[in-house]
Amino acid sequence: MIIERVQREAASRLKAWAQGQGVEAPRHFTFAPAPAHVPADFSLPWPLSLAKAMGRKPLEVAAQLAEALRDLGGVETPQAVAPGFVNFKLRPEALAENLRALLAKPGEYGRDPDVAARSLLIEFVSANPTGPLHLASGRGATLGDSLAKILRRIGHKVGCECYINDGGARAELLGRSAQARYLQLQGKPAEVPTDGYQGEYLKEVAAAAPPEAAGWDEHAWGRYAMELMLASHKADMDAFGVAFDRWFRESELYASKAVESTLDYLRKRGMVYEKEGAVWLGTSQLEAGADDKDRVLVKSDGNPTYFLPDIAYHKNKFDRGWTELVDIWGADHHGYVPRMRAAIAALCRPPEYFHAIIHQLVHLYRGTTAVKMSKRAGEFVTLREVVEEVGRDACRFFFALRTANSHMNFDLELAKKQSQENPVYYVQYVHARICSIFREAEKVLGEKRAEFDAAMLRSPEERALLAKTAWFPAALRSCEAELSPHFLANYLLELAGLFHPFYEKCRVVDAVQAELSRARLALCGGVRAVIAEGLGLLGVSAPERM
RNA sequence: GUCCCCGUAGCUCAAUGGAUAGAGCCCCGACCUUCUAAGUCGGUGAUAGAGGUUCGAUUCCUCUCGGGGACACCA
Repeated sequence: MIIERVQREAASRLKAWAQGQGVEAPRHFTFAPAPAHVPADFSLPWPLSLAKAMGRKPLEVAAQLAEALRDLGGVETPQAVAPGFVNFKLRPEALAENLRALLAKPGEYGRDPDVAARSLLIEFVSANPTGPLHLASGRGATLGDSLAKILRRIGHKVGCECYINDGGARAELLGRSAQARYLQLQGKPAEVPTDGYQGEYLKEVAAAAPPEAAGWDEHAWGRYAMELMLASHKADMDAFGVAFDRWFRESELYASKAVESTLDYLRKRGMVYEKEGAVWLGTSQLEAGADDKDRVLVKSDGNPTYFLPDIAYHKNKFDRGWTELVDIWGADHHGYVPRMRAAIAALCRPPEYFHAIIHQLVHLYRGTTAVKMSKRAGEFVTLREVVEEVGRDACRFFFALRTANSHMNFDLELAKKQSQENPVYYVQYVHARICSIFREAEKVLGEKRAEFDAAMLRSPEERALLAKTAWFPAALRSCEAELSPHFLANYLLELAGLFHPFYEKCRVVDAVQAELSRARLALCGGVRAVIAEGLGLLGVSAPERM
C-alpha cells in the first residue's frame, strides 16, 4: 500500500522529469526490491539505461533523478548510488501507518479502490469423467483456484469452470468397459475392449451398480459410469478446497444447438471450407495467431471433432459476458494452444483476451524410483490417494510454490512422511506461534488496547518484518501479472523466514514493558493477518495450534 | 523430422534484463528453568557447454549436449 503510493507519486514526477530532459519515459514504473546487502527498501535502475541516451554518466543521471524525487512522502531522501541506482528507504512513520491500515481492515489491506476491474473466466481441471482424477489435476486445480482467489482479492471479477467432455464416443467406450467388468463379476466371459478403460476402478463401479443394471446396454452403462466418475471428481475437488462456479457439460452445447450455431457463425465469416468430405476451419490463414495447419471441425462421417464443441464452449463463455478467458492445461495439450488461439481469432476476439497456461507434468517417485504410469494398464496415482496421505495443505502449498513451467518431481514417500521437506509447516508454524503469543498476552497483560507506539519497534528484525508486510500487495500484483500463484507462496515463505528470527530475539509478552509488548503484539497481529490471508488465498489452512 | 517446456548447491525449487544468484531438505557444530525446538545461530556448496546482443544476461537470440512432452477426420 505504502509502496504503491510512493510508486504512483514517483511515476508522475518521473514522467515530468523525463519530458524536461527530452528523453522517453520508461513505460512502467515498478520498483524493484533492493537486495539484502543494500540499506534500502527498493530502487530504480533507470539511470543505467537512460545514461546512454542522455550522453551522461549513469551516476550523474541517478543524482539528478534522486534530486527530482526529493520529498516524496513516506520515504527518506532518495540516494543515488553506484553504478547508477536511485535507492529508497521507507520512513518508520510510513511503516507504522501501513501496519495500522493492515490491522484496521485486513481483508481490504493493499486493495486499490481504483483498480480497473478485469473480467476473467478461468477454466481448469477439465478432466474426462472416465476415471478418477489424477495427481496432475491437483496441479491444475491449485494453479486455477489459487489464481482465481488472488484475482478476486485484487478486485477483479473471476469465474471458475470445469469443462466436462461427456460426448458420445468416450461415454460408449466407458460403458462397454464397465459392462465388461460387470459381466466378469457375474462370472460370465467378457473382456474390457483393448482400447477401453482397463483401470481397477471400473470393478468398483460395476460392483456398485443397482439390480436393474442387468438389463443395461452400453449407453446406459456409459451414462451410469460417467455420472459416478463425475461425482467422484466433484468430491475430490471439494476435499481439495476447490469450488467451481459451474461444471459445464459438452452435452449442453449439443442440447442448445450451440455447436451448430457456432459452425454457422464461422461459416458466415468465411472461415470454413469443405475438403475430402470433411468440414475444415482455416486456422492457418488467420493474420493473428495462425496455427500451422487447418483443422477439421466435422469429420467426413458427419460427426464433429472435439474441437468444434470446444470452440462453441469458448464462444459461449464470451457470449455470457466474460472478457478474458484463461485456460489451464497439462503439457500434453500444448499443441492445442495455437489451434485454440486461432479459434479465438476466428471468433473475432483479440488474442490478448485468451491466456493459455500450460503446466508441465508431475513426475512421481517413491523414494528414488520413478513411478511408471501407464494409461493402458490403468495404473496411476490418484489425487485422492495423495491428499488422503499427505493432506490438502501440504499438497496445495507444494504445487503452489512451483511455476507452471517447472517439470516438478513429487516424491510420495517424502510427502507421506510429513517431513519438514514440505515448507508449508514452516509458514503455518508462524501462524500457530503468533496465536500462542496472543493467548499468553491475554493471560499476562489482560487488557486489550488497540493503540500502540510504533516507535518502539527499533530492532532490525522488527523493521524487516514491518517492511515485508508492506510488500504483500506487490506479491499479489506479481501473481496477477504472471497469472501464477507461486509468487505469493514464495512471499509467505520469505515472510515466515523473517518472523522466526524475530521471535527468537524479541520477547513479545512482557508485563514490565507493557508499551513495548503492545507494539510488538501489533506487529505480530499484522504478520498473522497477512499469513492467514495469504494461506487462505492458496487454499491452505492457518492453524491456531500445531 | 517439426514444435513446446526444462537444465541453477548433494536433493527439491526461487530469482518483471540489474547491485554480493535466494530458500527449504541433507551433512557438520552450537542453542529449550522464559510467548510452541515443525524453531534459531554458524559452517559447506550452484547458473550444462560455446558464441552473440547489452553499460549489465540465470533471464533475450543462435548452435551443441542432456531430460520431459506433443505432433489424428482421437479426446
